[in-house]
Amino acid sequence: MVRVRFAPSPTGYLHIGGLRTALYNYLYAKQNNGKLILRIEDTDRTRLVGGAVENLISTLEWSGIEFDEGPHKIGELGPYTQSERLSIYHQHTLELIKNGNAYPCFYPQERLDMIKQKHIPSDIVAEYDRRFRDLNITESIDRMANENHVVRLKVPSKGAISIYDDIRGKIEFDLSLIQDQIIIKSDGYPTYHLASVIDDHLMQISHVIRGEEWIASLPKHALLYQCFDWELPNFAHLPLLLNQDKSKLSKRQGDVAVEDYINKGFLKEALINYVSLLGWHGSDNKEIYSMAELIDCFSINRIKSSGAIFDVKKLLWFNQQYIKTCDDLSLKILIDKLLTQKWEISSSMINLLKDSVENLKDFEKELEPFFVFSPIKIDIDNKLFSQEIYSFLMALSDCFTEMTVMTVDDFKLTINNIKSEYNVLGNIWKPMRIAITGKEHGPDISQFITILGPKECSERLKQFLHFNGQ
RNA sequence: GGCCCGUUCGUCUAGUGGUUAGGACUCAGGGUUUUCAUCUCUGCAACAGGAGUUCGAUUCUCCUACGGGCUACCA
Repeated sequence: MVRVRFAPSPTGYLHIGGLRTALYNYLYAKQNNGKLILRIEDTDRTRLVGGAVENLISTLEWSGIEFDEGPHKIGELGPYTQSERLSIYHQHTLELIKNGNAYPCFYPQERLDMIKQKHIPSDIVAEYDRRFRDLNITESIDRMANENHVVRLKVPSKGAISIYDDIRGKIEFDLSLIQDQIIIKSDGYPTYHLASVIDDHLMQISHVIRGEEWIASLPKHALLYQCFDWELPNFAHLPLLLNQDKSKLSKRQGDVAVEDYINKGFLKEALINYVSLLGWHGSDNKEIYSMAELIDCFSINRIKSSGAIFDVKKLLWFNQQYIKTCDDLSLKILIDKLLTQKWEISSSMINLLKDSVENLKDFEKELEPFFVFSPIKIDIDNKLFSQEIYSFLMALSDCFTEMTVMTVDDFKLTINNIKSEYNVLGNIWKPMRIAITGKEHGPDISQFITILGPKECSERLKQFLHFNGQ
């Protein structure tokens, strides 16, 4: 049974790298008829952000990644929030202490402050840390009841540990280089290492798929599994998502929160598709993948081991592709949510515009000419606007007043009639566009006029002609 | 500094002991279109370096360089 988890800490928002991690876990679970678990890692009490969990869940829901178990779902191996599992960690820690695999470390706060302030080299600090390592176990446990302490893992001072990673193969670590890691902090909360190992085991996680930044902690985790005499899960450490300068993708250098991209008007399909290809690729040249296709094609052994720069330009291209193929009504619903103006937009407007935008936000300015009009002042010497063009526009305005509805064919017939009647030779398209939309560029003008309707067009033409002294 | 991970066009990537090293984005230039865009065509552009193994290495091994991650009572 495949059981995987996504285990974010609730520090405010869903990171784009987190989205990819969640996605890969989801794909793997779905593909293998397994389960995806959401676990909240909130053991750092100093970094709690209000509403972060709700925000995380709603963003994940937006993306289409569904969980089988989690704080918002029913599950048998919960609770799925680490702060609600304290007794479990304490119980296991006590076991570790009794077995001699961990020990409490009692030093006064002043000593800690001193170490911090004086920048004592870390190897000296480590030396000092071991003072309590071989204290009598019963005595240690007794003192824990009354004294401030942390609990440290007793890391063997020699030997090596070798762990297999599904993406990178065998990785070896020299144990003598690893400090006696703190597993319970002085506030009684576990550190990540302890909590994640216990939870992964108790929640029966079969594959740990997480970011590469955890590789350095792998030996500590593996050691914990050994101490508990638990079987190791499979590990797959995903390559990092990078800034333009190849450093770990961070807030400093652009948007990293999924909600930023939602607000900018990206479709979930585009974000998911783009992010899926950052570190993974099928064996062919296919690039457009639906979620269903991803579930079908995804495989851990095709994940790359090198980092990937997050390139917004390519994401925009994906977004464009998905907008173009999205149906008008669905787009309308999405656009309505993002619109800052109270415009009554129609499906036909969206249909007309959807080839010319890169994100949903762009619709707002493309839509503007439908709702906002101010006539443009034309220079006397503008060659586009000859007297015969003005006459043409006047005649067009008159025709429009007599019409109530109009198709594109009606419109074309109308202008052809006027053209021949007035013997207009010049280019009518550009002047018409400028007169009616007030813009130089825009979507197909025939369709624009048809959607706007003859009445409004006539009104705008009159305003334009009047404004230019005709 | 130490440990660990990595290195194919600017970017995302495919790929193989013998290929004209493929695709996509970007960029440049054509074409289509009543404008912009879409669409389409063409072009630019890569195996980090050095040894070794081999008849032959981008591909296998080692070294170097470079990049990154970790080195917290953060995750």
